[in-house]
Amino acid sequence: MLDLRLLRAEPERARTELLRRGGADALDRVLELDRNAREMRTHVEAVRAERGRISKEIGQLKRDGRDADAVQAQARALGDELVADEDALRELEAARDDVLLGLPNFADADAPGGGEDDAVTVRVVGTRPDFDFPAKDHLEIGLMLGGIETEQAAKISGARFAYLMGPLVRLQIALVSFAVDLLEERGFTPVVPPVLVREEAMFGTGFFPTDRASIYALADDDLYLVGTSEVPLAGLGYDRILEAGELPLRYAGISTCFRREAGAAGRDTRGIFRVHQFDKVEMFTFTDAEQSSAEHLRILGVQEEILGSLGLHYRVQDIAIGDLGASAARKFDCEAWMPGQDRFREVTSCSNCTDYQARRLNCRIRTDQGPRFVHTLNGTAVAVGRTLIAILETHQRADGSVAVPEALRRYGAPAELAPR
RNA sequence: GGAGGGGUGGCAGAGCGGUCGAAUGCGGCGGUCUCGAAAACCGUUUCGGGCUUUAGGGUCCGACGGGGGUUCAAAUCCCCCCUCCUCCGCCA
Repeated sequence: MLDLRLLRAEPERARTELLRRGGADALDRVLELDRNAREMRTHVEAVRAERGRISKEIGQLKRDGRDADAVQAQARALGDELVADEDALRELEAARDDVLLGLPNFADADAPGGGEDDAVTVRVVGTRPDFDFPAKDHLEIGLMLGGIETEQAAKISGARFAYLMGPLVRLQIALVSFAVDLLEERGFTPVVPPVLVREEAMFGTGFFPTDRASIYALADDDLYLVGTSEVPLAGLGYDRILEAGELPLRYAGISTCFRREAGAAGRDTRGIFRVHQFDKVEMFTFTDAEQSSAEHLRILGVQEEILGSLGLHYRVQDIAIGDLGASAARKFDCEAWMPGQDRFREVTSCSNCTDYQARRLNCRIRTDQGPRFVHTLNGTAVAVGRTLIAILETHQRADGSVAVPEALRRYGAPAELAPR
C-alpha cells in the first residue's frame, strides 16, 4: 500500500510514478474519495466532541443529584445524528482504501521501463551446455530415471500435478539441505512456516486483491494455501513493532507452494515446469530503508552462488516495470538455461518491496523520530522443481544418465542418476 | 470435539458503567548525588487519525484481542468471532 499522506502532499509526483507503472486514473479516485472522507471525518469528530462534552455534563449533574433529562435528550439527538454520519464516513473510507489498496508500489528509479519482454539482461554466467547427442527434456529423463510420474497424478489430482519419485526425491532432499546450510551461514534463520493462512496475510503481502485468482482458497475454513512461504514469513512481522537494533531479520522458509496457475492454460504443460504444487526454499528479509537496496543485491548474490554451485548456465534479468508484481519496486530474476527447451527459463526471483508490504502488514521499527515502516525483501533460494529440471537437462549424458553436481553429493545425493 | 478460566501500555498487573488512555511495580530514557559506578531520590515513558501551525507545537477524535449491540456515557453490561491456558477425549 502506498502512503496516503504522500499522495496528498505530492500528487504530481505520485501521478508521474503511477504513470510509469501503467496508469494513474485510480489516483484521482483515491484523492477525491479522500477529500470527501476527511471532510466527513472532521464533521463526525466535531459532533462526537460535542456529545462527549454533554455526556460529562450529565455525569456531573447526576453526581450532584440534579435533574439531567433535558440535557440527556439533547445528547440522544446528537447520537442519532452521528449514526448516519458515521455510516457515511465508514463507506467513504472503505471506498478510498479499496482503490488505494489496488495501487502498485512505486518502481525503483533504476528499474527498466516496458513490459514482459523488456527485461534487461544484467549478466550471463557460465557456458551453454553443448551435447554431441540430441538433448532430452526433463520429462523424458525423469521418466527414464523413474523419477517422475504424471499420468497417475493426473488421475487423482488433475493436470499439472506430479509424483516426484526415487532418485529425484534424493536430489530434492540434497538440494534443500544444501540450500538451508548455505542460507544459515549467510544469516538466514531456517523456518518451516504455516502454509494455510488467513485473508489478512494475503492482503498484508499484497497478493490480495490483485492476484486473488492465483490463490487456492479453502472456502469452508476461510483459509488460503500459500503460493510461496513469503506470505507466512512476512507474517512474522504482521502488526508488530520491531526494535531497530534487531534488523536485519533474515529468514529461510521451507515449504510447499500451491498455485492455481489460472490464466496459464496451454502454457508449459509438459512435465513439472509449471505445476500446482512444488517445494521451495525462500529467503525473506526485514530491514530498513537505508539498507534495502544492498540487501537486495545480497539476496541476488546468494541465488547466484547456489546456481553456480550446481554448475548451471544462467542469466540475471532486471525485470521491467510493467512486469513487476504489485508490491515490488524492483525485481531480478535468474533464468537457467534449459537444454530441453533450448532457452533460458526463470528459476529464481527476488524483489525489493520497500515499505509497500510493510505498510500493509503494519510492521514497523521504533526510531528516535517515532515508528517507521520497515522494508521487506524476498527471493527464491531453491524452487525445487525448476532447479531439478535445469540440473537434469544440463548434466544429462547420451545414455540418459545424469551427473550430479558435487555440491549435492556432499549432501547425500548419488554421484550419478542411472536410467532404470 | 467436550468442560472451565483468561486476553488491559515494552513486560507484569489493578480497574468491572461517568472524574480512566488507564493505579502500582519492573524495564527504558533524562537528571541529582559520585573520582566513576551501584544504590537511593526526582522527572519522564503507547499508538493511529482529523483540523491547525511563523515547524517548536497546539487542539480534537479514536484505540483496553477483533467486530456488532445496549446506553446520554462502555476497559467495565450483552452477542458473535479470534486467541491463549487448564482438564477430558482423539491423534502423527
